[in-house]
Amino acid sequence: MKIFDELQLSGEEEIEKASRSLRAMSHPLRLKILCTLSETEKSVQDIVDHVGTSQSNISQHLAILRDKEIITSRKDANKVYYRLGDTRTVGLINMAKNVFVGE
Amino acid sequence: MKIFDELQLSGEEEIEKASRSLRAMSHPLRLKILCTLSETEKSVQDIVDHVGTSQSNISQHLAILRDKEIITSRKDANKVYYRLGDTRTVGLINMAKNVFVGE
DNA sequence: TCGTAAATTTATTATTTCATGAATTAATTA
DNA sequence: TAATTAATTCATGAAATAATAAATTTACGA
Repeated sequence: MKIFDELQLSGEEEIEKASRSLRAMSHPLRLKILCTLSETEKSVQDIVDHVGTSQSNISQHLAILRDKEIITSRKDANKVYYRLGDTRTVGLINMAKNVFVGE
Repeated sequence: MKIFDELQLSGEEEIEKASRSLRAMSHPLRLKILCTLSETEKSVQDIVDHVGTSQSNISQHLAILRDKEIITSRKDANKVYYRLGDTRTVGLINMAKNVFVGE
């Protein structure tokens, strides 16, 4: 089916890019962070409270997601607030849930 | 928004499951394999020809995808044929492309 | 049965990833 | 200015991944 072919990943760069992004969101803590951010933007400390583990650890995971531009940050005074770079990310997670987790 | 909350990943197990599956499909070679299998089922050798790298390497990646039930296999005489476990996987990949790779 | 092709498995090595804890930077408040 | 809070960075060691090559299994055909 030609139409489907057109839509698919082609070319080394596209594969690599998608692969890196998927890999970035595939870590359990990072997936939790993304779920947490789906509601509203949150400060690092808010995320720590919601997700668990140390602030240092969260900060490193945030850096990975930020680097892939899956989330963006904004600094307000003392705090740094994170939000999803693209709200469709939530849709992607839900779709993954339906395909892989759902029964 | 309650409706959205309901749809999201909740509970440690769901997070872990989705995370493992996403991680499994996030490797460039495995993403290529999934793209290749979106058209039609293929033998291991077919996949090797389409994707590149050694048969041994492909076999190991297939095992990872098989283990997570992202693909299934069928043995016919001498050969083993692989196909997608859930055709919605293609949709998921396309969505990832749209969100992460964009145009 | 012997040899061969297809696929998987195993072992090895190199690389990457992750969590932890200490050190650092930046902004705030006492 | 000193002390405190928020966040990031850096260094370390342990664990997980991935590619290569060699060994093994399975089924087929001469």
